[in-house]
Amino acid sequence: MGQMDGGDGGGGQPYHHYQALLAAVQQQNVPFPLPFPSSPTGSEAGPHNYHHHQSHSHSHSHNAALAPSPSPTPSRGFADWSASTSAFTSLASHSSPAPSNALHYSFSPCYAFWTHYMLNKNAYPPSFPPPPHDDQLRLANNHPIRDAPGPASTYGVDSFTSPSMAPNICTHMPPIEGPISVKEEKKPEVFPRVVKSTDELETRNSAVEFHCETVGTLPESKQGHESRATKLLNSGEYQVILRKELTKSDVGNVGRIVLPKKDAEASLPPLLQRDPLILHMEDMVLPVTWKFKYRYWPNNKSRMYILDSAGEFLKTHGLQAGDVIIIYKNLAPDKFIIRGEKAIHQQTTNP
DNA sequence: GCAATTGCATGATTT
DNA sequence: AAAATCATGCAATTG
Repeated sequence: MGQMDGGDGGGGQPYHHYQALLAAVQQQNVPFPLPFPSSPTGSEAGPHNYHHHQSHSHSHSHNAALAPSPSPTPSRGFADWSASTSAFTSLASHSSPAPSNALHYSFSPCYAFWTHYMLNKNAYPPSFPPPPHDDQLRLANNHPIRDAPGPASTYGVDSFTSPSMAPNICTHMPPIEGPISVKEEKKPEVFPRVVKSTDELETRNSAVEFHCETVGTLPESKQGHESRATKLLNSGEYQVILRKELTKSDVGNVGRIVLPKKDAEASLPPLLQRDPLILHMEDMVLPVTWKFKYRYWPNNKSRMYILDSAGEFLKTHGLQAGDVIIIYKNLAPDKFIIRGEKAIHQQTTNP
């Protein structure tokens, strides 16, 4: 089984596609709709798709990344869990020459803001009313956001709070809306991890390169797709469930990340057996859904939780020791979004 | 047999 | 101080 780090992956063109897109996204000023809970719904996205069954159905996958897949088909005896919409909320909603209330700002601080928001749900910026579901969600999750022991302010938070990115910018963000078409397609897929759609990628890539095409210029399915992702993000139902500062061994060439036990057990699907679960996690920045193998090792009297097959993700985002991954979860449909965040280095003259 | 993966043990660190 | 957690190296396994 190919591993992401092999880098070739048969078809052979993995990274530079993502990285080009990533670079484009980071360089362009992309309007990024914040996930504020403008619509309280967004939980009808299908049944609790929490599969522990092990089937052997198995066909070739393509475009699996971007197709919503509430019932992914496990293969190779691994349970498959949860699914996908592009987190690349895009480019879509406000694209035409920015009206006065549609601000364009750099992508990065904006999602840093989201992190800030998610990590500090109890501390809304003055301009923001609390999301309606907040308490309920926190209770439901039984996982207080702020109990994270680590230096939660080291990364995303500070990255937002210090610069001039003011919260009020976001108050001007128009509510995201649009046709929502939830497609419950079965997506055949083969095990290993990363699903990606070259077509989609190119489309998105073009969108970026051409200064954010409007959603109307995209194929219909993509409109629906983006709208759905947008809706999910806007629903405010995504919570930070896990945050990990990457270590040297996490970013080594094996492509596996040790997850904090507490968070893994609290928020990721339970691993009842040794069999890995396949977790689909949308990339927050790229139009990609990653497939990770989530599993554990027995360790003394305990367990170590591992997110495997993460090499390509790490590589694509250029993550190194000290950088951070953050996993978000949407409570209702059990969807995840993952994001890698570079550590913020003080501006020093070259190392 | 080699390289890539996976499984495990151990020591360091944290709680 | 003891227990728990985790980073990491290496052995075992697999392709």
